[in-house]
Amino acid sequence: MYLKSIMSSPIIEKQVLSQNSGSAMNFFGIGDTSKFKLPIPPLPEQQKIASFLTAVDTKIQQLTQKQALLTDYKKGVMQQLFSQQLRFQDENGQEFPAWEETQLSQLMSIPKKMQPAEIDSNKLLTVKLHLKGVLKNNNTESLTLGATNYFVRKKGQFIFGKQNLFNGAFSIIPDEFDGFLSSGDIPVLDINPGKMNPSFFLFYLSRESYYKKLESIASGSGSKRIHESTFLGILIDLPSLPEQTKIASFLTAIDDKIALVTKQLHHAQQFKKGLLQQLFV
DNA sequence: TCGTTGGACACTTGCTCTAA
DNA sequence: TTAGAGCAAGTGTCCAACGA
Repeated sequence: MYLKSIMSSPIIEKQVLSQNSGSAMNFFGIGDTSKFKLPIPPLPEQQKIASFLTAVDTKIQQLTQKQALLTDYKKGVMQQLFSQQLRFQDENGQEFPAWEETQLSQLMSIPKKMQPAEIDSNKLLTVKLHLKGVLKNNNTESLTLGATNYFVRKKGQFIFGKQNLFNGAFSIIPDEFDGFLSSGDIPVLDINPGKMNPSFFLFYLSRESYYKKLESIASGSGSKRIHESTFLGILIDLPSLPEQTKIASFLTAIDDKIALVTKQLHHAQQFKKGLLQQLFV
């Protein structure tokens, strides 16, 4: 069946759509499709397909909204938590001790530099900007291995890009990257877990308004860098370890929820894509 | 010798312009 | 209107020179 036999110009089509919602017209999107020849299912089947796709679209819309709401919620809660407007209480309903201004050098240290016996190009790390974390570097073909010194990094270490720390290039090395390598421009620091919860520290630092300010401590006239020793001189407001743990658990739970909704949204989008392909092939 | 530094480089991403 | 080309800016290191 030629589309022009059931559709006219877009303007008329719109009128027909609004007047005859039960006609064959509401099955198609807007556009000049009169030159195409397509198989047209019977009207009841068109209605079933259209209503099913509308339901999928509604679900995608709901998940998108939910994702945005959760992201905004996390941002607001973080602002309140780290400005201490919002405080947790201990198991007995008592206030936690007051936060103390502490220098990072009391909580973290520069580890001994260990060079690998050989440089494995499949074990090089890269730290992405804007809180995208640490990843395996897959772009190593152009590297002249041996020209740059690499050092062995361990899981749980804080890793950052010296030149991009203030652009959100930092993370905690996950288990799967234990023993991987990075250059001196991507250094690591050991966190003393008896004094600071690594997840808490990552959340503390991951406020854009906070890490952007760190540009002021970068040195160098060409490429501005923040050295390990300079970074360790930073003062942070530190709660007690149990409160750090509570804050970290709470924010991690929100992150998990956001990740779940993002996954559901991706699945819904993929489902719709696959469905459209199968329906209209 | 080793750490720091300035600048170079390769690649990616995003924007603008142009031609079909 | 849209696809593709060209360009600029951003990104993530790399590398050689320099100084302690």
